[in-house]
Amino acid sequence: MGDRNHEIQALLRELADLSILDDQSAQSFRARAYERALHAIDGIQDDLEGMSVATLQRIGGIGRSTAQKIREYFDTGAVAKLETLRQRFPPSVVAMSRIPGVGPKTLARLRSELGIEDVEALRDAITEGKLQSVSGMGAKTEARIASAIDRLGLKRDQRTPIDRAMRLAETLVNELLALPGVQAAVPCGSLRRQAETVGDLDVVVASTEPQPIMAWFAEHRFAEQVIARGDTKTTIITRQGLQIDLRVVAPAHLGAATLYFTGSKGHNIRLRQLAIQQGWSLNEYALSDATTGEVVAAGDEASIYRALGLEFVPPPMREDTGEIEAALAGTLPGVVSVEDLCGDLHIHTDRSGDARSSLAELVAEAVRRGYSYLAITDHAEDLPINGVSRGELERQAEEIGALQEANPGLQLLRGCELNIDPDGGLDYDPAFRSGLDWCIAAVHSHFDLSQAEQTRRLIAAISDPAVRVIGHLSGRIIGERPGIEIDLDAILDAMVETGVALEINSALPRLDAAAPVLRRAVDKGVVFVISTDSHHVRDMGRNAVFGARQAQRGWVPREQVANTWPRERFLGWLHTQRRPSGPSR
DNA sequence: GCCGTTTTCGGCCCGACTGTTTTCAGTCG
Repeated sequence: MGDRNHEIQALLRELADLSILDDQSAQSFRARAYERALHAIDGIQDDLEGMSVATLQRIGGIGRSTAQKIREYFDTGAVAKLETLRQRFPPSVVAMSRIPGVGPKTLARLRSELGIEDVEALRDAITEGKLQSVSGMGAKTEARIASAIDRLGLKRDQRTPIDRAMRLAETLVNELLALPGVQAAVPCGSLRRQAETVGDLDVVVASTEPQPIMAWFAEHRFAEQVIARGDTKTTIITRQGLQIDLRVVAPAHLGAATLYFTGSKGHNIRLRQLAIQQGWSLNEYALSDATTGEVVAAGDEASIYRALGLEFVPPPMREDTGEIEAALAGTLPGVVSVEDLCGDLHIHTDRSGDARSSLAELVAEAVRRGYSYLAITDHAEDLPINGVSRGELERQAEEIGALQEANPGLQLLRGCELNIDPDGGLDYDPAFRSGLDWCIAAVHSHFDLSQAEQTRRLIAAISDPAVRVIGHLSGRIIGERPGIEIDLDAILDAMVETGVALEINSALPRLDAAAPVLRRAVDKGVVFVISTDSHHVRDMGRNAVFGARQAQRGWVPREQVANTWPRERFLGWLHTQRRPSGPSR
């Protein structure tokens, strides 16, 4: 997608936000129309800049008015409507609107009745007790806003990387499941959709006795502050500033509740619109008849999708990026589930300096999981501290041989994770690495080269005949390190040409390649592998789940994932992988 | 602002929690 399309999306985002303030309603239909248009552009590959008003209008969700604004922006560099809104809502006022508890109506009254135009003035007015003079605003409201302003100073609006949020959610869910009367506890929201970062945590609990659970949660050690405390819903904020919503529903409503709280918001709205077309209504309790109230479906998500005439949509795909249309048409890709995985192709033994489990433990876990193949891929020698020498790999080969004899049902592959140096060079020497069964090549250093240099470097690695797969393509660490800049199409084309696979790295700090990259790679016909990059035996099972979800998020068809193939097919592919077209040099 | 096997006008997803309100508006997700 052209960079200028992103400019239009930013412009529509601002139009939507300011329209909410202007219309004094979060339900502003104008704002929602801008948001829909913004979303529609996600699916557009071509540059909007070259499109006429008429062409733009053919995009669903973009009408005459928005089409003209887009054209106006490209032709004049500005949009008059937006400039007017910016005049009316200068940055200091927009900042005030971001205070939790200050909605569009409160904002308007603060301005019109007290003349407050920025956060500082609001703070002063609270100190002087002026807010209570506004009708409808009392002491509690004043205190709430004061507390919210204090929290703003702590940068509470930062999103939490999925790795940290998931650990927190797992802890909480385990504790909840141990409580009496809790029949299920499901982390929902963007965490369940496996977004890279989450704004807050939504946990749904099935129980007929909500009161003790609410009381337990409000007193939880994670609760730095209790924001809301109701009969079935309690909201806390942790010391790190993460908001957690806990919602208790009756077990019979669990499906509707998890569907509702998993979102995304856009996906839910589409589902409810489909429900209305049937004369039904969908809420967090049930899909039911709008007039009689008779329940159509409620207990599990699958039955609700079925009733609405849709294929089941896995949570990671629920982003309103075409999945509703595909599910209606029955053309969703047959995606991977964790049970489909027949092997793991990226694991580290304790020979790697940063890993902890022995080869024997990892092999035993692979057997326990029923895998048909397993690649042993320690770090190669050029990686400082963590890398493994040629001699160590040779000693490991003997151990692998012995374990192979003892476990004939599991095909062991001798491999390693090669480092791609800035010029595209790789560890060891060509003959040695070509003697291995399975070489991953991945970037572990020099993250700040230019796009051209990174692209050249990767394509050089892809062209090496020993390389079977590119590991964690971007090298990103979510929330810590951005990925490298690459010419994605050029790299994917090289992978298709050589038969080199693209790894879906399942470790939560990475989730690499990212979902949009995967969708692009699917279209190109790239072969994928889902790998756990385990550094401890317990990662093998845990990460595999995340890897399958990441593949779902990227709409990757099962058929295109090599490690869903049974042993004979996989090994056959391995033998011919680099032969049809061969390396390009 | 968008849209149309009911519609070119009149709709546009749904409910919990809070506070101040004596019956509901505002905010949030």
